[in-house]
Amino acid sequence: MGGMKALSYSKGVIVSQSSQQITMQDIATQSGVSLSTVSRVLNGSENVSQEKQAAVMAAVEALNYRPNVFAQGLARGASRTVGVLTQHISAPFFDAILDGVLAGLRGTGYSPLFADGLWRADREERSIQLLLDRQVDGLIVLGGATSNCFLREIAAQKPLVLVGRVVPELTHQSVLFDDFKGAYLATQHLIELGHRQIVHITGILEHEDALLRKKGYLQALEDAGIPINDNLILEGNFVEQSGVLAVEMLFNRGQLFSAIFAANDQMAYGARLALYRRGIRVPEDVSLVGYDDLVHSAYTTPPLTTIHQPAFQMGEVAANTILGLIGGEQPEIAPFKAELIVRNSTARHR
Amino acid sequence: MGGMKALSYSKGVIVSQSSQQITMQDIATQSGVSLSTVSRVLNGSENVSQEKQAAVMAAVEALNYRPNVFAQGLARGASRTVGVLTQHISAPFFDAILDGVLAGLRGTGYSPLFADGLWRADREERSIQLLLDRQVDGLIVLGGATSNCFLREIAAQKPLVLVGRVVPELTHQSVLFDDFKGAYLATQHLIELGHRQIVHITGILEHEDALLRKKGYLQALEDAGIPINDNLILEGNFVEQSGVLAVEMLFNRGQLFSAIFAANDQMAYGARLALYRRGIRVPEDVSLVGYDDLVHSAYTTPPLTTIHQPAFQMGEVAANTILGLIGGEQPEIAPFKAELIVRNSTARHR
DNA sequence: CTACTTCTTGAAAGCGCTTTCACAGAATAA
DNA sequence: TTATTCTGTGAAAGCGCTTTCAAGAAGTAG
Repeated sequence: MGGMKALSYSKGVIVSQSSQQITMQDIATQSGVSLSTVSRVLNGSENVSQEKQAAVMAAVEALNYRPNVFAQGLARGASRTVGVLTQHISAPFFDAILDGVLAGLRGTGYSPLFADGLWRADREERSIQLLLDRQVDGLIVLGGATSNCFLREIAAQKPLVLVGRVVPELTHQSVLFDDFKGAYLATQHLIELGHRQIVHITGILEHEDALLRKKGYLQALEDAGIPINDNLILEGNFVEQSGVLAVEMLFNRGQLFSAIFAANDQMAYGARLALYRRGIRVPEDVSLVGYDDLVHSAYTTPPLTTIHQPAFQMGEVAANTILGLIGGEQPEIAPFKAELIVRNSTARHR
Repeated sequence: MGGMKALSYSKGVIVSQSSQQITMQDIATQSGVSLSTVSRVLNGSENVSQEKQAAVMAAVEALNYRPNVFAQGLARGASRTVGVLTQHISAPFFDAILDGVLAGLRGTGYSPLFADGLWRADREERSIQLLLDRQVDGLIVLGGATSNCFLREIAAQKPLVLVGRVVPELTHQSVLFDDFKGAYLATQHLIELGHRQIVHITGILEHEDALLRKKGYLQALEDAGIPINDNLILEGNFVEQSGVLAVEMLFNRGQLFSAIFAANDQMAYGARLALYRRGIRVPEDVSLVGYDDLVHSAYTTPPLTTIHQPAFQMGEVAANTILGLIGGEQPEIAPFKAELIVRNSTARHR
């Protein structure tokens, strides 16, 4: 029996033509064993005789049986799914992390479920709720604006891994950047090149990372004995346009400067454009440093000096950690360090 | 009854503390009606008296009941989920489309499920199978390398929308770019500026879009009476590095040219870098045109002349179409047209 | 040869929800 | 008044799978 469900073969993938799904019962009758035995060989959960095992596998093959994940999920109470909250599906840096997460999940039997938060606490919480509703077995949250309190509660009921987000009680399950150190390195690099009037275009200062980068910048100046000039610090919002605005502002004010450290590459691109429009050369007239080392930064003119963070690996680590957490292990996350990538947008101050 | 499941309230979102899920049965007993009645009010499927309706809603509220999607999916045979196959989670242009898809799905009760194909037929088919296994109600496929035959089979059993991918029988359910026209426009633009030696860096020529763009380029030349020079046509692979390689190649061969049309922006960036390294100015010495109008292209130095495609809207349309298809409607997709965006990377030939 | 494990197996009880069925009671028609 | 149609409702039967339980077969020990 069971042969009444029409099949068609194509490139090795067999597709059931009738929308009628093939169930375990079908393969049970087809191979002459009980439902439970089929389940056992499929899950390798218990001993099953060689012959029956073979019979079942043959039937599975022949009928191209595919388990119904809903039924499995319902029966098991687990979904083999991990929720991933990103902020914006096309935010370059986060995408690189996502890539790593995908890679880390590949072949583990777990699939990712995405949702985006758009950096807004309410949307983020709604998205997380949505993921939870879909019975994810664990949750990876990239950055974001939700309250620590909310995240703590989530962590209390589900395996949770945070990426680039500091929540005091949850640091052991967080993949962290060293934003302070990175910004320090960037600024220090400019100082070593002889720059004194160093502009900093910050990120959105409500975000922890933007704040830390600013602190790194300030600390580097202080350590070099360079007085802080508030006129050189402009608040941006992490997207290109705010970089051009910042530079425009500087010119409008008649502010002198010889170098710019932008809190991310995208704003550095914007700054670059504003300088270009004014006919100011990089790095001859002004040195420029970004942050994130987006793929694109190696191809700007000139290629951008920036701070590299191993986004892909961080994603992988996040994936591995969440799997470990789901499996009941204690997480153990080695810290990632920021690294200065010197390209051609910085030069000695003349 | 039902009150024994501990709850905690936080910012309006109520989170069950015990991992014990609250089920419909809980709210049924809590509100003193039967399971079926609860289902009815939750789904609004049949008439229920005002009082019971209120009682149920109150209980739902009080216990913060959240339906179990697996149980729902199993019982309904539908998942309220649409699968989205993209090629690479961090491919800029596809991401913009994804963004549109997300926006189109938002608030419809349907959630997206992503998978990536990495432009390889085998991975793509595996990913599609994975989405199918997860019982998606419909499928949106962005580009890709799977056989037409495979896609036709999928279309036969599930609602399917193709984006940027031509399959003869399925054009009515495809969101299409006009690659030919776009490339024609780009090339024509260069010709009008007086260029004659126009390089074309193609995409991967196994891809339909790359082929069409090349055809558009050729046609524009032909229409202008400019002889085709095969030495000016180099095959790239859609990523930055292939753009630099192409230009390097040109120089190594001592090939003369005054303009470059790259089959996408990323390769144009690469070409730009190679020119920069040689000290060749854009657009004074060489004009450069890309394709896709990535966000970034407005911020390159100089800002890149390119072909714009309304990626976001296309994503939205794809989402709406798949929802319509799931609802049994006949799809009706208006064609999108490519548009030339003239920025500063092109100038009159001297 | 009996008594006690150990294997292998099928039956059956859920998992949480939707939906059909049947049945009161109310409303309408005759 | 009686016959007929609605309406609102609960019981119960699945959806396809996992897992517990119990039992027969088989192996080991005394």
